[in-house]
Order: sequence, then structure tokens, then C-alpha cells
Amino acid sequence: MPELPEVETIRQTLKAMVINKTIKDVSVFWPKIIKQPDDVKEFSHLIRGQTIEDIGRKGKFLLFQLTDYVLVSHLRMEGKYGVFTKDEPVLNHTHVIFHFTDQTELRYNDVRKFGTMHLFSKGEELKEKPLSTLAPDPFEDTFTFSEFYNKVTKSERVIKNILLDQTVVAGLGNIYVDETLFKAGVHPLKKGVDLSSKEIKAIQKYAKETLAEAVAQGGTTIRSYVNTQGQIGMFQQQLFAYGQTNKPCKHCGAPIEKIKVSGRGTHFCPSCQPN
DNA sequence: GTGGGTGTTGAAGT
DNA sequence: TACTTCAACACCCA
Repeated sequence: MPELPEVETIRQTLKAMVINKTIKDVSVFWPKIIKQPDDVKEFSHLIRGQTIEDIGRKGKFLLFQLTDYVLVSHLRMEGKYGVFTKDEPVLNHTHVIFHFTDQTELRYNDVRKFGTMHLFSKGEELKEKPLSTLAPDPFEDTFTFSEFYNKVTKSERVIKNILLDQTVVAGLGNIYVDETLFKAGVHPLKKGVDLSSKEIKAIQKYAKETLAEAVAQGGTTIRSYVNTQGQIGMFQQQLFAYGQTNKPCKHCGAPIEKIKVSGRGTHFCPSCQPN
């Protein structure tokens, strides 16, 4: 489901609801979600008694800063968090429940069960996968043009795939890659090695701009995304390419085309994004 | 029913 | 290295 703007919206809404709450116990109904430590009993044991001091984000990952540990959570396609009182009925597809000492609970719901959770001792989370290989997102100072340029131009891969690669730039997914390439006027099948400095500059600029606008709109809701308070995003009204198949391009009127790139639906304007 | 598609990402095979 | 396929899983739609 979510890309950077959706995860950031979740981070903000969730933080307000669980900050300073202490975890009394954890229930895990689908153990495969817990990737670290291997043993779910160990996971529960370590997390008991921990207080949520802050919630951060790196790329599409949420980082729950606990008293002694950091819980790294990825929502993949359909993961959602919600805060409930303990007597509210548990929804279908709820796989992890963090029971707080104040009778409320944080529930993780994930229809497709693709989401992951890793628990690390504080300070270890950046040294190990999945965060150790993650590139900076476009908002971080460490996301520099020269490094981005080098990674793009030394690749024979098509730009669509390069931008989906979280070790090149973090936070972009299928929607925002299509939007970024549209605004930059770059065809999704162009190879990284063939891109000009000007094109890469435009991609960098519009990636940041598009993500910032989407964060301001509370993310994009295509079918199932809602934030922690159950609210949908609004950015879908401002999409130029994604999901606009056969609709007239908002810049030139030519019909938006949809093709498949490495198995991912890819939308672009054949006139504004020539190959 | 049946197959294809879905906002993600790793692993396995070539 | 990198590309393709598949796998994880459930649901929606034509």
C-alpha cells in the first residue's frame, strides 16, 4: 500500500495517539510478520514494559523508539495501524496487538500479511538489514545530487526500476515514480546510463516536490489506504499519470498510456515523455 | 468459476 | 550485475 507520504501521514497521526504509552503485553497471531528476533516469544519478552517514546520514519519504514529498543515496521502493501480500546471487536486480518497499560491497544492489521517487524537494541537498527542498505530519502541532507547522478548513470537498468530501488533513493513506490517521471518529462523505459544531467536534476527536484505535496495532502488513497484515524488521503486528485490510463494528459491532451515494466503497471504520457 | 491485477520487497534461477 | 520469475497472501473485478 503505502509509499513515503502515506507512511509519513501514518507516523504523524499514530504518534499523537500512542506517545508515552507503555506496552504491558503483545499478542502475535501471525508469527511470520516478526522477522527479528527469530523467536516470537523472545520478541514479546523484550517488548514487555517498554514505553513508546517517539515514532520516526526512514523511507517507507516506521521506527518506534522504545525505552531500550527500536521497532522497525514496514507496511508493505496493505499494513495498517489502529488504536482501540480493549473491548472493541478485533477486525479481521489483525495480526499483532500491543496491549498498553491504560486499557487501550495498538493493533496491526494487514490483509495480505506481507508486512514486517524487526526489533533491535537502540543504536543497532541502522547497522543491520533492512535499514543498513536503505538509501536516504529525497528530504535528507545526505541525498546529494552527485551520489544520485552516479548511481543512475552507471546503471543499464531502466529509470523506472532504478527509482523503485530503495538502495538508490528511499520512499518512492509505483505511484510516485510514475508521477515524478511525468513531471520530469522522462520516459520510464529510458536507461539510467542514457540520462542527461539535466534530466536527473529534474527527477531529483520533482521527486522531492511530489512527495512533499502528497504529504501535505495526507497521502494518496487508491483503494484501501487510510491513516491511523481512518481518514483517506487527498493526493489522488492531483495525479497526472498513475491510474490515468486513456485519460487526456493534463499538459497536452494526449491519452495516458499504460505499459508493464518488470511486472509493474507503468503510466506515462507518450507526448510529454518521449523515448 | 478463472485469470489478471493490486500502493512491496526479497529470494532463486539464468 | 541485473533481469525475470516467483513467492509471500487476500481480495476485487472483468
